[in-house]
Amino acid sequence: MAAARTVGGPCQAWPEDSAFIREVLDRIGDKWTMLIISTLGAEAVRYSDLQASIPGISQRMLTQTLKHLERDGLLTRTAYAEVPPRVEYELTDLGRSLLDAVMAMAGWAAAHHAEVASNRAASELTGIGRARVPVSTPTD
Amino acid sequence: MAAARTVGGPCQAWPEDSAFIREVLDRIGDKWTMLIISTLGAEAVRYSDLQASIPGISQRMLTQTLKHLERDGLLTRTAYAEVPPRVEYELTDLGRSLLDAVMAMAGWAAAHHAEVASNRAASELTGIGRARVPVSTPTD
DNA sequence: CTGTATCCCTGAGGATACTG
DNA sequence: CAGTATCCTCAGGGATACAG
Repeated sequence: MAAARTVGGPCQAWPEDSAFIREVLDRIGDKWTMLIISTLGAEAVRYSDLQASIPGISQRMLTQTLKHLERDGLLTRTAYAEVPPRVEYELTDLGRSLLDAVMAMAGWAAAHHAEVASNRAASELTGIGRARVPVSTPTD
Repeated sequence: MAAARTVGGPCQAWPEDSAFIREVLDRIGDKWTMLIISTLGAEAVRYSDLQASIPGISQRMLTQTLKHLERDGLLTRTAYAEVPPRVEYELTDLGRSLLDAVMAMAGWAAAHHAEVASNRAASELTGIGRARVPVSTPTD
């Protein structure tokens, strides 16, 4: 279902369904969700491995994002009452279904990130898409 | 090429390619990018129509996001020197390729948002995924 | 109509310290 | 090991006013 009605007729995107996009954005659009989902993949991964696999994530963010994902039924948390505490996280079927879309995103990124970078560099030269770069000294 | 490339046995995610995910996240993970891309669809849309189609977006954010997308070569900006100024934005091929992934995300959201909401509601009752919600039941 | 420039505020999220 | 609790920064982004 990846290839929706892309090109063809006057198929502008969904009119009012944009709320769905907003929802999924609020859910997976944060800094770490997609990363965690893709890192989880199909395996059960424990907390520390997760932390090690995602460089730069803080415990706070890892825990928080995991809780959000668990709350939404995208993954399950399994705590083993052992001497060295072990907790494993694993995607649910629902989570795995999202993994597909995430992988599509990641696939796009892997396939086109160079092109994007190239375009951006070219734009710098032509001065196309410069946002608000302070060209002159701001009013001091 | 949308699928993974370094997938060997199980479909655990990409080891070091997570940088790509971070990149695409930084690009489309902001509040409005996916919305603009999906709203653009396959048609050329003018600024005011874009603004009308995306409730809640400010001119600042619309302009800024459009510039970012233009800079990255995801869309083109065409200004018509007419009496009432008209500017149209249209996805490039690159942008349309991303549109596929965005639609996949949106499709997932449309298909599962109810399930997610249901899970979340259930978690509230079982007390599963409560992050730091100021719960008003201290006496448990 | 299509932006640009400012002010300002909220909250995502990093750093750090502590607990079971 | 697997979190929890606090503090604090910084930048995303809304509101508003102005300009071409």
